[in-house]
Amino acid sequence: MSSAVASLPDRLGGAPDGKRSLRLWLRLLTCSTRIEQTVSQRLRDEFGSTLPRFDMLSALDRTGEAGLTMGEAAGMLMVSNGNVTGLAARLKTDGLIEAMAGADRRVQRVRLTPLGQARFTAMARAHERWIEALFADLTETEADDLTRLLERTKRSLHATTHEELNG
Amino acid sequence: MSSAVASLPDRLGGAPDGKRSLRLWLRLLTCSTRIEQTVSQRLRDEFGSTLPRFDMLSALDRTGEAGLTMGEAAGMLMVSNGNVTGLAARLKTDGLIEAMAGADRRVQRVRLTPLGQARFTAMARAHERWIEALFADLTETEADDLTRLLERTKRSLHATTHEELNG
DNA sequence: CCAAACTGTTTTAAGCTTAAAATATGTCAA
DNA sequence: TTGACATATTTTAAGCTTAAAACAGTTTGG
Repeated sequence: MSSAVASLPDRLGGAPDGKRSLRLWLRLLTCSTRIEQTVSQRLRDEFGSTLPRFDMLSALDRTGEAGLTMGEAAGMLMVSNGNVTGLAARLKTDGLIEAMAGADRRVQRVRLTPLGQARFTAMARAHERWIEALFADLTETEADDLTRLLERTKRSLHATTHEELNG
Repeated sequence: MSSAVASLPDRLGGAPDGKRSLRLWLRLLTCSTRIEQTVSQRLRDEFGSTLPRFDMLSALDRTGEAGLTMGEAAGMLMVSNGNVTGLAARLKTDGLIEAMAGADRRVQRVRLTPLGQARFTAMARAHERWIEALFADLTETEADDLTRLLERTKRSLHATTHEELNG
């Protein structure tokens, strides 16, 4: 194991050091991975779907009739444009989303079909229950504290993270 | 894996537990995804490697001469056995890990080569710096609180999550 | 002994993901 | 007008990931 504690800008008096941060990151990752695996498996078993598909439907559910362009969808899902192309193709094949014609012929805009809306609503209901159950052991105070600290973390990341996806 | 980036209402004063949990989960996921993307990109740019490869080398670094079986590695990395098979094959091709002979011929045990050890040490040093920088805006107290709450969360997940990977 | 059950791993088929290159369309200035 | 640049998306090649089936080696009860 490496034991280097780098010489970083130490402006903040009690900022976490390397080992502490590593430990924090590992915990964060473990929780995230566990939840994703659980949700993924249940979407598969109970709905024959996947997390990326669910995410795409979820994004489209929020924008309703107006739908989303490929680029907008990629931004919301935090994935590459190419990724969304494939995802949309599969959802179209399944009849869950449909293309919309528009003026700019470069732009590919899609929205939920009635079937897609129905399927998503059913999945979203179950999804909310699963997530609630996973966090059930936390008290309300703990959950709120955690949410607040993660918001702080998000802002910390933002300082060092403004890179783009796509090339 | 990935998951939705939802836009829930900002004020959740008397919101039901489901919405609160959903919001918590989305924050957790956003942080996790951001960090993964940042680290992944840097491993790629600066070392021509990937996160799964780094994770595998890291697991092997911890066990030293003794190495790991495919199954042990899969458990540590929280991925399927089949996944580790492919990962190990690529790392072998790169000369970073090597097979070890053993009594039970079903078991495939691997360990770092000197080259693999050297490469991992270099990556680990950089990795630790990156992670430290990403969390740099948190105070020591905040980082400790967050770590503790994530540990509590992990235990909460454990109550509802004892499913197996692999079939 | 030896067949059945068990254990560890690999293979397979499908989907997800990305970066980079390619394609298609739109805009704008000379 | 038109050619250069800009924008939106798709394609491509490679790698990651999983579940399920297949394979290989070990153990065990008769």
